[in-house]
Amino acid sequence: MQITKLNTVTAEEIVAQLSDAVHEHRLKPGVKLREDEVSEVFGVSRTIVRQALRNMAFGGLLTIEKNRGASVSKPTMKEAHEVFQARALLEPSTARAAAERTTPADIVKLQRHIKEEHEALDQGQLGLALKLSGDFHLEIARIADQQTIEHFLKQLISRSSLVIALYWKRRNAICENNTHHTLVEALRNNDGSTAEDLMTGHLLDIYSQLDLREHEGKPVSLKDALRR
Amino acid sequence: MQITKLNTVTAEEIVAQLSDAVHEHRLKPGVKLREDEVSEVFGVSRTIVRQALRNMAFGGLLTIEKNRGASVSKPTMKEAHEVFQARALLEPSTARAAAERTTPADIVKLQRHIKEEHEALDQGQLGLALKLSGDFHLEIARIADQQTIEHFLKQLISRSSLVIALYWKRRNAICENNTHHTLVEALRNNDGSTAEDLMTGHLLDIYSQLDLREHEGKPVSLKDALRR
DNA sequence: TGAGCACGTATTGTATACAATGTAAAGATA
DNA sequence: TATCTTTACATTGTATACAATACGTGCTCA
Repeated sequence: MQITKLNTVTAEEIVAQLSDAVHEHRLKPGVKLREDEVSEVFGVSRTIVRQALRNMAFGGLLTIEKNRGASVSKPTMKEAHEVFQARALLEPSTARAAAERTTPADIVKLQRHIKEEHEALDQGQLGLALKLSGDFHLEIARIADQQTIEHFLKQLISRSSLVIALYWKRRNAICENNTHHTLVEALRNNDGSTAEDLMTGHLLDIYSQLDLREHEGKPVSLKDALRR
Repeated sequence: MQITKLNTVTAEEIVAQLSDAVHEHRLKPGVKLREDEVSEVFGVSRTIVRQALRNMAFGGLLTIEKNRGASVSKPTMKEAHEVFQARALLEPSTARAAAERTTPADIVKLQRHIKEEHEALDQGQLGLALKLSGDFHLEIARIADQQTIEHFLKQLISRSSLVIALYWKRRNAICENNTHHTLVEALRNNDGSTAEDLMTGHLLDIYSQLDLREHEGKPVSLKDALRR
């Protein structure tokens, strides 16, 4: 007789699944997440759901307003700038450090990552490709053996995904990109200096593909807009 | 008739008070925080306390072990290194950015900070001085108008406080230090380059005062220790 | 005496009930 | 008709009850 394992879903699993959904743009910025809706989907009480939502809010992926619940964050342009400025400070040095510690096993892992990313792109799964691209960056922090920075980077990459969802210029354009590949080559050669430069350029590349010009602010009120 | 305001303590207030206590070394690394103990102190239910503790755990100040509760984190030496490496990446550039935006009002605020810090030192309140010193660094991130980096820095400075509690070399030595003062001068002159250099040196200074040499690991068991 | 076990207590984990708040629709008034 | 108010409902906030787990104490048995 087989004992059916009562699969109690943990808060962490909910965080993981919801985070993936946001990363892959299945959940778009602004979408509301009601507690009992989520609790019904995962089959746990609101207690657990609330834990999960609050954890995600801490990382910036969700925004919780008192008495009004949680929704996927909508970073402002200022936040978008800040996210990429922070990444520009953290990631190049991390890539350098990673290069000095990269093992052949790491290379295999990274190349598998790139392969999956290309496959996702070929199949038109832009969201999945985007998520895998983020994971690639995280993998480098892991190779660098910098858990603290990895923790921050996880949050920054999450928020980058939101920024891209909101401000990406050419939504439907195929964004084939070889930078990840050349980056892996630098890592394979334990060439920290090149890895650092490539990462700097890569981040600038992404950044430049965002539409972060100041729009004119929405009119404060209809009355003001029609005045004169 | 005066209406007594029912002062419902929020999770945020608990976080603030407990965080301060940790920063000032009134709560030392390893100290256990039982939920009903905390809930009794603050007069709220465990629900709120749990929120607070989990938030603090996310920032690294507390460590929560499943079914075993929360305690003040005890960063390992590796984590200690990582914290200061991350600060070395973030803070110098932030100081430079701050210098380019510093206003006279900011200078007043920073100098008041330094004054309070010295007063605390004079009165032997080492813990308070340490907390104020951390706030000084945060203030610079605020001046730089970098909320994202400020958010990370808040966590890093928290953890620095734990690192100092564990690995500070000269516990009883008076650590009078003029760096903060010269840093303010650079900010006043909007001299970003100098501010950046001073911050780099300042962080190295603190770092060098930590005892982060590898100790010999504690024996795994008494039996192993006595073997042979 | 000391190792291992059993049991009672202390503490955390989870679900649920109820309170507080926000939201939207229907009705009242000018 | 447009605006304001009222009211019912939907949703989140908090406390509490109960379940699960860990911990310490005293016991048994070699």
